[in-house]
Amino acid sequence: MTSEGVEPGTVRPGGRTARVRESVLRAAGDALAEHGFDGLDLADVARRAEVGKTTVYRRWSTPTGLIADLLDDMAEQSSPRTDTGSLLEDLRANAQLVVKTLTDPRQGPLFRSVIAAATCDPRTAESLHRFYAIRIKEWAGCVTAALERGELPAGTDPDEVIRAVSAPLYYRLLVTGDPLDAAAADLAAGSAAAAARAGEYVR
Amino acid sequence: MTSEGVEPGTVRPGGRTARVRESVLRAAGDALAEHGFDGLDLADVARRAEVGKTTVYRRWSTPTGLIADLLDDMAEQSSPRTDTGSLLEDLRANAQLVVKTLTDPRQGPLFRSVIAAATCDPRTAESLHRFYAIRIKEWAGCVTAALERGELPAGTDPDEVIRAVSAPLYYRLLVTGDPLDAAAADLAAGSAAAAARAGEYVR
DNA sequence: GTTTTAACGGTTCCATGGTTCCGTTAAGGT
DNA sequence: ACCTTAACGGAACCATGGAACCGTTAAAAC
Repeated sequence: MTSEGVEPGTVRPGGRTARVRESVLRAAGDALAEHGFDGLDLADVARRAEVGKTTVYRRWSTPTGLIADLLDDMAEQSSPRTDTGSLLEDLRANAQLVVKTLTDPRQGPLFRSVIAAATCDPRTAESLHRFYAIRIKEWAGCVTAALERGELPAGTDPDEVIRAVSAPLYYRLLVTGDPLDAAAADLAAGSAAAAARAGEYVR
Repeated sequence: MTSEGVEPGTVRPGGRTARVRESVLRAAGDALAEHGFDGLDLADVARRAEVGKTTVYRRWSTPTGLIADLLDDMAEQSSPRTDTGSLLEDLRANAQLVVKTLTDPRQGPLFRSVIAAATCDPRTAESLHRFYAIRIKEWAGCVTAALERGELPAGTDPDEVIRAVSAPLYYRLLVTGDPLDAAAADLAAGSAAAAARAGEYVR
């Protein structure tokens, strides 16, 4: 007799199961990018992934559950950061990367969708927070480097500086609708650097 | 013969029609605060508003359509800003108001929901942008006052300073999940003021 | 007050998203 | 190579969200 409470896909995660997960998550990303969060239909995802819709419902049950898993998957693919030797240049590179991502015809709608999903479900929110915690940590390195070069007041919180770069860009994306262009990126990087130099992120 | 393309509620907007709109919008706000964007059920809204569900479907048709109208309604109720005579104090008051709103047990979930809805529908996004454009304009006054007092470099964009206060707070709410407390408010106000003094928002 | 008809609202109806059933396939262990 | 059973997938089924229908109420115009 098998214990009851095991999630499907946990006992035999290899081979077919892994292939199914991969193609379903890719299909989910495509569907989100095309139709947005509220247009996400699990049957449609199953069709795109060439997988039985029963499978999708069984393993992920809800749209937000699927998106949470998608986020966990996205969190594993890390993207490397730049290291120019100047804080402002590094922050600009970061800001430009964020802008490029958020204005990308696939990634932009996708990110909007996963954020929308996270506002609707705690488990998805958790996954989103983990995802960004990782991304932020990856870029915090350029702030610690600047600290070591003496460009910033001692005690400055590296994560907070990186977050300060992203914040105005996501604010534009989600709240005000102001354009996400090169000027916005430079403004975000510049003001984060200025506040950091002023010692606002100490402690 | 009446022309066909007129929206219901536009020809006889008084009396009953207005009462219906009012109670439906209030009910929609309640429902959003309780069940979130994806849990919004128009039939449930109709029940709460003590209105026929046919009416809700006819006048608003979709959840996002209803939310767009709710936002247009919210945009009309303006809240007054403070004027302490110091930029930093005014920005702090603004940041604290935002934090208070976003952590409020009703308003917080409501704002999350309308923002989620705006990511799903262009018309709703437009209403959201209008709403925030108004709110930002209301508070920009304290920056122009600071400019006149010579606290900031000439040419500083007042709206941009106000947006810089809100951005990190909404970023926490929607993206990172970091706490929205008094410390977050002071940090947001402080770094916006620092960047503004450094001339980052000139032009 | 009377008339016209916009707007409301109860009921019925239907399409569609999601569940259940059960047979098939293949992962993991020996 | 073989066995057990986790996981998949097609088909039939069902509940539920949203549309259509039509009689009722009351806003606006006179």
